[in-house]
Amino acid sequence: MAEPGGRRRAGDDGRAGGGRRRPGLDGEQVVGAALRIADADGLAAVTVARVAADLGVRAPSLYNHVDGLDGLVRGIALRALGDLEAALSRASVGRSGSAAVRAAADAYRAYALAHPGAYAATQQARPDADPELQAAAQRTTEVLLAVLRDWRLEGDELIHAARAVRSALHGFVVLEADAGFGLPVDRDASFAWLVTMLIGGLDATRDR
Amino acid sequence: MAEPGGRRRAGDDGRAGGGRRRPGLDGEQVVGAALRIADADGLAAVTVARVAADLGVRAPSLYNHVDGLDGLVRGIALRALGDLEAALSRASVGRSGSAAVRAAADAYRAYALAHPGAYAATQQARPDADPELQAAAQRTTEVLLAVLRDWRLEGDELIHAARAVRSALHGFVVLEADAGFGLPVDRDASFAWLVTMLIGGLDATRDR
DNA sequence: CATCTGAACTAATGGTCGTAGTTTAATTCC
DNA sequence: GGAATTAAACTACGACCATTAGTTCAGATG
Repeated sequence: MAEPGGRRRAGDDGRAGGGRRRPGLDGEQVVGAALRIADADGLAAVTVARVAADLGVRAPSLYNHVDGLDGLVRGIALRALGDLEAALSRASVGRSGSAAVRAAADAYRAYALAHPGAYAATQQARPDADPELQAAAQRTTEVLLAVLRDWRLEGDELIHAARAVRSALHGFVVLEADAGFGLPVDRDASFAWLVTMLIGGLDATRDR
Repeated sequence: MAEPGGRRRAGDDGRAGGGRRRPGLDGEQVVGAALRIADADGLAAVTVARVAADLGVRAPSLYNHVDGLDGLVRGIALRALGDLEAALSRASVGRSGSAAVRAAADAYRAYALAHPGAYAATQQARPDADPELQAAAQRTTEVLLAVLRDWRLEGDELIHAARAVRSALHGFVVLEADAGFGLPVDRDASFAWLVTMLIGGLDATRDR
């Protein structure tokens, strides 16, 4: 088997009549396959070989669409940040004050639980010298800043508060994903408590 | 070069007069070398080959002392958790209330900043079916529980509070280590703000 | 139909972890 | 002191992995 030069059909389901010159793979599909693997089997299961196999293609072929393994996790992270931003926006629109914080926090955790591999990719991808990744992270952060509007914080204090909220949410979902909470105590209740504490802390800074 | 069977002296500096049967390596030294590499060049730089090279030994030799790469990061995590617990205890002893929380939080962050690779190992090591690792994590958690004593929380509420504090601290130091804070705002001040928020949140639950 | 672009291929390199089997040094026992 | 035992380090391999170089051919363009 494996005739030399044997051409495989690798993307002939739908969208074959577009303006593209060839019906094969593209970067979107490759990153999509990697994202599915990451969420199903963990980010560590995302290898060039595995993604290629899932797409019915040899490993080197992926380099035509994606910049190696780093490009793969970068692509996952980019998509994850976009989806997370959208989820946060959806949850917080039309709400204000503590209700907005609560809704955004729940959406944040829900995304991380539903897409553990994608969320992990946002940690692993290095934003140094990657403006696109930085911008995506910035957009996500700005949703959190907007959620804090009612506390009327200004300048650095707003940044401090946003960092605090993000740290708390990030820490919780990471510990939860890594099975870091040993005791058999309801995690939903712990998360609600965390959010209540954050809101209490924000209120405390207001009437200080 | 590299005569077959050439014996290397690999641990003849100091402590050669102990009761050990052989002056070669032992698990402590191997994990110690791995820990140094992790803190200096990142946890990803910890490979069996690299640790062996640093010890002046061939890679397979390490398997006499440590259970492969997983054993290496497990060993690092174990030592990190012990050191972290000690640092937290040292910082919080003799203090109470918000002063104790502040001191413990500062010690937590200081450890993570001083030992980024070791701290990362505590995330990567999987505690499933590893009672020793679970116990070490539990001991660290108990210091945090003790720090919260003055808030007189009971039962699940104490667990919720401890998880919240740990999540916040963990999230902050992870984001800080991954260069996750984009904007040029003083990180020390942000951390102090986070701790103030946590204390405010704890107080809010007391007079609720 | 001829040309050309580029997507996928084969082949090869160098890195990783881990195992099997061997050699030999150090210790212990007689 | 010499023999037996223990175990630490070795060489040699195998199975992956990512990545690069060079080749082939399918499909679109003129």
